[in-house]
Amino acid sequence: MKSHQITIKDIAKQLNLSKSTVSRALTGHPMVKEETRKLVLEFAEKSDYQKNSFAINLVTQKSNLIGILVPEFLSTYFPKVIIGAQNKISSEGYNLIIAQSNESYETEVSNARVMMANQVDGLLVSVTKETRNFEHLMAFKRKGIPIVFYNRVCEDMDVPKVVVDDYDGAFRAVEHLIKIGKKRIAHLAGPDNLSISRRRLNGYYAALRKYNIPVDEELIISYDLTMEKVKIYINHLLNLPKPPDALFAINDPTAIEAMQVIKKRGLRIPEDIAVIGFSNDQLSELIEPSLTTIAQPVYKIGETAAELLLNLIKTDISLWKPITKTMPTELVIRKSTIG
Amino acid sequence: MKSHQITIKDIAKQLNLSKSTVSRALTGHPMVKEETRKLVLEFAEKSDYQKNSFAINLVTQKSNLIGILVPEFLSTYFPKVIIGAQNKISSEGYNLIIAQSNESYETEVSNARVMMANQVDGLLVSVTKETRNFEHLMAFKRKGIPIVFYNRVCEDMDVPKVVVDDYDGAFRAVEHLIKIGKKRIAHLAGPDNLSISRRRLNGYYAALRKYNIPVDEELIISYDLTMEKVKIYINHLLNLPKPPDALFAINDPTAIEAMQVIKKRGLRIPEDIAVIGFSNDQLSELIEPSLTTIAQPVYKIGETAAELLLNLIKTDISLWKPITKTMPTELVIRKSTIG
DNA sequence: CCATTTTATGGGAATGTTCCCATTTTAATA
DNA sequence: TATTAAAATGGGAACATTCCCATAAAATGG
Repeated sequence: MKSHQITIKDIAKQLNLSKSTVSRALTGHPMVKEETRKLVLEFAEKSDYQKNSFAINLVTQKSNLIGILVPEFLSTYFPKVIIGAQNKISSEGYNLIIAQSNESYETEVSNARVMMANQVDGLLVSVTKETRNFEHLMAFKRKGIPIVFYNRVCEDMDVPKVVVDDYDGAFRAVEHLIKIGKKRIAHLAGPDNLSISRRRLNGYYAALRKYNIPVDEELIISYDLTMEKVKIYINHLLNLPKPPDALFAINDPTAIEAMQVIKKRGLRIPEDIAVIGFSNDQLSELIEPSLTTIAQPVYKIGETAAELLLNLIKTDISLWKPITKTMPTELVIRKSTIG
Repeated sequence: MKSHQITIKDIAKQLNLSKSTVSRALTGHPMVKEETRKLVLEFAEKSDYQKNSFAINLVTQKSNLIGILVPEFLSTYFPKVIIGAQNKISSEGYNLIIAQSNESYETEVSNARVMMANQVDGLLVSVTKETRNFEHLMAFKRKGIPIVFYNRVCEDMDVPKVVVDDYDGAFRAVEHLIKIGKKRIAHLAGPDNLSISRRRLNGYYAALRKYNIPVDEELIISYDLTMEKVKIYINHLLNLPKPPDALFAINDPTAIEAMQVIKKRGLRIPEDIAVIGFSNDQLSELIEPSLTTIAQPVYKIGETAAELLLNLIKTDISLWKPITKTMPTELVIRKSTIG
């Protein structure tokens, strides 16, 4: 179906050289006469020679491909991580293959297989909210293919991780709510198999403790991050005999969805109930009122994860160290807490 | 660095078979005794055999990889297209590699090279807003690698394309504005190297013509889709002696940005100026007031493009037909036009 | 029970590179 | 000028698979 591609052998024949020499010229090996190199390079250019990566991969046992597993695509979060990672990676001559699992564990497993089959040289992973079993990822480590987790990590695996300081971010979010005079602060938390949920919840507890505000478990709801549920839980909270006067949501989409419900009930934000999110999605400054949130250095996370991975790729497996990089967060105050 | 992978040869030796037979058993060739097949499959499973795609690719001259070039990642549009394409493609055993160019022509060219180097079996393309030269894409066609354009297409290339009915969508958008009583309808248009800009502009003209509204060229501004410019142009429009009473924006981000400016000037939407966008981004129903817009079947676009591409891959090059699929749009009426 | 067909297996070329180990050419040194 | 070192090139194995052709084994038919 495809037309014949010109090969190193063809060039060699034409120029009366051996394929070894041509290969050397093409790959920039020092042991080639300048004259010969020029000849080969010119001919390659002229004849539109394209290296056959299949053959190169086969002999070098490398794909120059790095895989990235993302749980979803529709918030701006993961695309930004990808851009960050891509920048780092491409500057080192690697390419990125992206697979998104749409928050489905099964799809994630299948995507991991695809990455394995394509023999990626390394893998960046953020798991789905459903993922509780990590066998499909351990397989990579066993095979000597390095993995780096970012954002949603598996704490039990001994591999490098890039996370933000969720605990601290949550702490400062809640502290901010307390400082503006709120007393009954609800928390719409994430599923507790995700470590970010747990860390953010702990930050919430810590802030309450520091300011001597009693914890009311009634105000803490863990949910599975599906938007349909938010409405139910927020209504539940607002229907309590003593409803909350503030809400700290696990992430921005949750906060935004919550705000829709709150507004529909005719409550004022932030006077009746202040709202704070997490991540600083693009949306958060466009909605009305704009959303106070905890910003993360999202591009930087992608870059850092990629950097760690590239290091592993270059390092012998016996020297791999499971470093965890924790990135700082920033409180971005907007109208949803300060009217 | 990596531990030794078990190969077909290893299996053959262990089971006292030839590699031909093992290969046949593994690939499901009919000419293998059931007993032998079972033996091989079991052994492969047990020994955690992984096929070496490099070798397979080399001999079959196929990568099973499909590339997709996207100009950006941060609106929900392209991620949705990708999801649509991925669904179609993976169901046929292909994998997707994604490259985003951040609206940079140079990056697009470089990404195209990467795709070529990775020997994708086909390419889905939506060009950047800067792209005027298509040489980097023609190269694929010359090599016999099929291309399908989606959304932002090159009209001069004889390859299949998937577009939406921009003309019709724009027509209905403007018609809607006219029907709610607007007379001075501005159009913030896209750069005229993009055919979607031209088609949408033509739809705008046609609607005005149909309802006998004189065209005022002062109200039509083409711009390069960088958000910083929107502010300038909207302010310019609003400062006109006879300012517009409605705005049809080339896309939702533009419309949303425009609305920020309009609101800041204390004008009411839609009473003083109605606004309509294009694409039905997720944002458009979350902002205040919610944005009337033209919805596109985005997932479907990705699916359709992928389907066309898969067909080309299976078809001899001599039979390739440059079909253009035009998808319908839908007017979604929200608060920014009907208060 | 032998000839013939069908079914199952083996051998080996081919895919396009890289890279090691010769070998040849050129340059440097005595 | 002969000797040695350095630089440049060539030959061929190796990478893991597929697939064609040949051969062997089993089944079928008269």
